[in-house]
Amino acid sequence: MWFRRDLRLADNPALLDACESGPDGVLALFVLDPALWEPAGVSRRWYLSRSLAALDASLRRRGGALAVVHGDPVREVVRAARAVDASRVHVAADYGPYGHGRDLAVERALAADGMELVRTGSPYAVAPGRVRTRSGAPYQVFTPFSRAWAEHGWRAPVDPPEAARWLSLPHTAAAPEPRLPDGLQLPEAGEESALRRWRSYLDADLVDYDAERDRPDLDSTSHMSVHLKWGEIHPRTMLADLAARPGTGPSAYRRELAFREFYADVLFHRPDSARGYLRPQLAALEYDEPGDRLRAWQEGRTGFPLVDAGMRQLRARGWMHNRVRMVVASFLVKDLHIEWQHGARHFMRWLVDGDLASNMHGWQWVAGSGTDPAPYVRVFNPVVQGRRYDPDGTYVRRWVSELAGLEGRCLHEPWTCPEGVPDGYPDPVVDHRSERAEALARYERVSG
DNA sequence: AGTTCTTTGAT
DNA sequence: TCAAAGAAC
Repeated sequence: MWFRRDLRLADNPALLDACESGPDGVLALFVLDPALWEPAGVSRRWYLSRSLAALDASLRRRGGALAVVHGDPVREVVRAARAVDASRVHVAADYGPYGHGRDLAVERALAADGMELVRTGSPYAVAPGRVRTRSGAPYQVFTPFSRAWAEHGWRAPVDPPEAARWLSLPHTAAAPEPRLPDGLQLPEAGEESALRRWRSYLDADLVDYDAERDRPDLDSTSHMSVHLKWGEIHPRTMLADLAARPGTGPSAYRRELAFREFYADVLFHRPDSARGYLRPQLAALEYDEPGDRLRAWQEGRTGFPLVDAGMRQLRARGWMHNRVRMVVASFLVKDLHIEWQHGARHFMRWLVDGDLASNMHGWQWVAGSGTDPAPYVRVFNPVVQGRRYDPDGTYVRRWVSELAGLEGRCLHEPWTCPEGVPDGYPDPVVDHRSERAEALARYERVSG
């Protein structure tokens, strides 16, 4: 008996090979590993259960089966393998980009039982760890990595065959669907939803991606992060579609996919960077204890409209526009002087697209501990960012109801409004100018 | 994937 | 007087 580990269905050559070549059949196993599942919020658990239900339906239409196993992946995969009288089993597991250790452990355990694990798939277009410098070292910097990644290339997506012969196996129910908090709305799950959204994005907004990607008010980004995260679409599919379209929109979009690959690669080589500092010298930075200010940030009560709008969008949709993620992250670290891990944990609790590599390295980038050589310290000004990227205030008014009636220049700094801060909206928790100076002084102390 | 201060040159 | 460009942080 042999196994393959792969997360994808849509354009998964491993699954297709199996469909086309055997009477032996295939069982897709989705392994929920509690050790890698934390910190997982209700958004992601809800979405995953929906996504698995859709995958199950899709497999059943083709005569296949999905089993979801919980617990220790090594023990559970071996147990499921012994229970199934099939010569081939596909194992789809959310190990994430740094899960190669898990694969090796599963591989060893299967080998002890006379079974072979064949790793064929990756949730990334180029598997983490594959792109190396001439000397075989991992890339440290994004730009050279992205060049090498593009040169390495990716194999083309494959259409699923119409008639696949699958072994019919008993179905194991997916994880129970958690109850969502009131008001939390999440996107539709499943491969079909992912493809539908991607195709409509290609036709509508991709051409303007380069010009509009930083505008949360226009909401013209693709919202594909969640589908990529849960394996409902493969970047190979997206890259092939992008390659067929010239222009700045597609190439800017490809650059963002490259960032996703790069961060997965960094995490693969430095699994410790999921929790700790990528640049150890930054660990000496002086932080304040999280307390009321952390709670104000989490609940969107900082008094800075763009920050509050983003944090409320996160709680209402399990998603936040990327530009706003950078602004709220900078605010937590540079204005409130709270260590980045507190923010990263809150994001992972609420983001439906929460991906360990992208999230942690995004936060490290903001904290100055990332791969970016950052010759200067970046401090976002939430008022300037608001005026620049939400010029009419549409985004803020949509998510901050207290400011819904406010027009004009003071919207992004309501404490300067002639009538004062509107009723029910908080005064700013800090003075940005002085906290910026404080942050720079603290950074000076660790870099000097 | 930043902000702010200064200089410059056109109005 | 002020926008654009450049340097410094």
